[in-house]
Amino acid sequence: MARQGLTRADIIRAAIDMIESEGLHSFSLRELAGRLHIKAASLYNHIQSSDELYTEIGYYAISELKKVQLSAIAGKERSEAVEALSDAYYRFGKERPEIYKVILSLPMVKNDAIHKAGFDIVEPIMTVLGGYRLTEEQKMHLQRVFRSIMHGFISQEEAGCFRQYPVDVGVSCRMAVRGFILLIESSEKEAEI
Amino acid sequence: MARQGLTRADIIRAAIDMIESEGLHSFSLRELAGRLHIKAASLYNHIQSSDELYTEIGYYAISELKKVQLSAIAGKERSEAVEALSDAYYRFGKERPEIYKVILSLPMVKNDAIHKAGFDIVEPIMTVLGGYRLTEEQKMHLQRVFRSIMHGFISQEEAGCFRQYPVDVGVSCRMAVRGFILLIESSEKEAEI
DNA sequence: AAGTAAAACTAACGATGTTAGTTTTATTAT
DNA sequence: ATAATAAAACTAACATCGTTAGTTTTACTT
Repeated sequence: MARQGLTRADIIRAAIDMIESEGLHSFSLRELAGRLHIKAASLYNHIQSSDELYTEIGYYAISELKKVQLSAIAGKERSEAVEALSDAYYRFGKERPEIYKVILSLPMVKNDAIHKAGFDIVEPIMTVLGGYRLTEEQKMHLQRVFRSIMHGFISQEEAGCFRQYPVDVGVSCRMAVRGFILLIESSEKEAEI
Repeated sequence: MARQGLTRADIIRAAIDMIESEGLHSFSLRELAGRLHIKAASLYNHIQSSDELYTEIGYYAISELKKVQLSAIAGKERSEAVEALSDAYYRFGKERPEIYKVILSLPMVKNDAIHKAGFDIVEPIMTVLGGYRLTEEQKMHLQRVFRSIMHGFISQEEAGCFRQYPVDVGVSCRMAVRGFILLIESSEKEAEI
């Protein structure tokens, strides 16, 4: 096979495309290699393991999620920002479910740069919470509450766990966000004391 | 190998034990067979596929989760019941993370008896919500909100997504439940109109 | 004691991630 | 222009995985 100057970035990009179009579940290094007209073993000239590849894709997914979140809250404040943020989050999960899944499969236990990615995940919601009069500790907790609600909705709807009743999941999610806003406002009052 | 009268239930039980002690990730039919002093191919005398086995384990997990939830809310009402329910849910996820994971991997798309399992998941929280003056539609939405919060907390903590800040996750979760109770009470007032 | 059906077996297939060792190619240095 | 080097591809193989086909053994029933 004639050398084609394949780069590490090309491989990651191709992997992302494959996962988005054909699903994380059915993704394999051999298929990826086939797509690039290469043998699977040749991939190891560019990556060290499949874990490393998934980690790289996870970084991409996190940065994409952060991007849509930041653009959603631009110029907005307080409850309006919270609603825009959750809308963007929910849409991301619905529109790019396979890429979203990679984020969770990220081995957070690991080392170094994963720390930065962790704060990329947190930054948008922490920015919004910065618009409220809250203590630092309140913000740390509330940020988790927000992410739990959003992730809970996305992953369970994707898994088919919300099929029992015929009511719209988007409506349920907006109701959850309303509850979250109530909680923020209630926390704000506590902080004032 | 002398026949040992191995039954389907024995196999499921052994699989559950293995998954709980050594993790869902490293589980395999060959190891399971080894544990039972059997060749992997012999498992197929009792089960049709690994999918079927996972489904069976999923049923078990759902029934266990339902059990601890029902016993937690026994004799309790309204906010006290909500808190007891979330406590039991959270503890289940923390104490039996591997079994909990199987629930989500359940292919809800599938047919028949999965429907019953779906309602087993929903029953405890719907019972608690029955103690509030809510419309049926409100209950359908609120049940999803509750499950999203709980699943969001359990799965993200398990995945290591909550390591950014050194505050206790249990506290964050109880705060989320407080927000959920605020939401129920606010919905109750809307329903009265 | 003979027959039957369940429960085990052996052997193999195709797919997966991965490693070791080899050849080719493009670029760089002489 | 030619020789050296390092990168990028290759082939071949390994262990593991779920799974199937066909065979033997065992225990119970008649």
